[in-house]
Amino acid sequence: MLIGEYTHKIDEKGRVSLPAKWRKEMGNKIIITRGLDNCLFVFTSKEWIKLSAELSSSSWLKSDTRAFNRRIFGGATEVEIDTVGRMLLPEFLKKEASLVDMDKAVLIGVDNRIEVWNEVVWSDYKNITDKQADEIAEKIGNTIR
Amino acid sequence: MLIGEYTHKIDEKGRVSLPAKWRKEMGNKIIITRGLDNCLFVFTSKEWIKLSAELSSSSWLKSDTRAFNRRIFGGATEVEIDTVGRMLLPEFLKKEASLVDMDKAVLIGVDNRIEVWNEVVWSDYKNITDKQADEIAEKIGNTIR
DNA sequence: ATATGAAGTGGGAAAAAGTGGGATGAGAAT
DNA sequence: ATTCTCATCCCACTTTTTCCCACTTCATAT
Repeated sequence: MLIGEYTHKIDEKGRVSLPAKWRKEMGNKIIITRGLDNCLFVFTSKEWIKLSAELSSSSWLKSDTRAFNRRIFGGATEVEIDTVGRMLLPEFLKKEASLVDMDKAVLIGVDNRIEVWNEVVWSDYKNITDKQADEIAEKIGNTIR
Repeated sequence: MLIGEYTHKIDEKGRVSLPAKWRKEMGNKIIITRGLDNCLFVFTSKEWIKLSAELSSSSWLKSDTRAFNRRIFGGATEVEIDTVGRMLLPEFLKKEASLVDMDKAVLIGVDNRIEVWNEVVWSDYKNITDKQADEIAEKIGNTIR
């Protein structure tokens, strides 16, 4: 399970260290794709296969699924982890997550995926959702335990 | 069951001693997460597994659950208890609970979890809720027993 | 009152994680 | 064919984290 929050450097070559704690779980080939809410999603090959199976089960006859699948599949890239545990963010994906010219990225472990965020976008997002956290917690509190 | 209130030092490395009375129950691997009301929650691995299972079954396509899962998973860390019974608070979690630059933390045992509070925030919280305790009891009394 | 032990605190050395940058080789352009 | 550019691989340095040992303080019992 991927959990935690880390702020790592994006070096001049676009490389970002994976937190050591996640390396074993991620293996040495990962899939990076466009995420939701202006971040990138990073999956293990295994999780990606599961996810893409779910997505491809929805009908391409619906324009919504077409758009969504184009986003996810079209944005996906397979990336190798180098010998010291870094992934290379492709330029076009950096654009998707407002990471161009940034020298830092925030990495969030969310269960079965890693999310990559622009530092400012992430802290804004947290501020907004923090205010809603109690409400959401109350809502969810009605359904779990 | 975890009960009681303790004030312990946060040393320069971010370490906090667990009260000896709780050590057996907590085991030597715990999960620390962002809690509610500006404190941290500390769970045993067992409790965490129950909690995270509930959450990971929710859909990543809904923005509410995305936000909540980011909060809980992203705000969580597995921490080992060292040989003398201390846990290490990660910097990013100290920020979440207003514990940066504090040299003390208040530890509260609440049934199945430990809560970690900033001293001042905790005493303010107590003051406010003390006054409301009667009303809150009435309200809760409507739903339990 | 003193001794004994457990709990809590402090800090140094070794190991691991994170970062920077150069060498090598493939492919493109001239 | 030669040169140039870019990406990949590899090595080295720096910082952070982890592990271990030692000291202090508090409580209990003799």
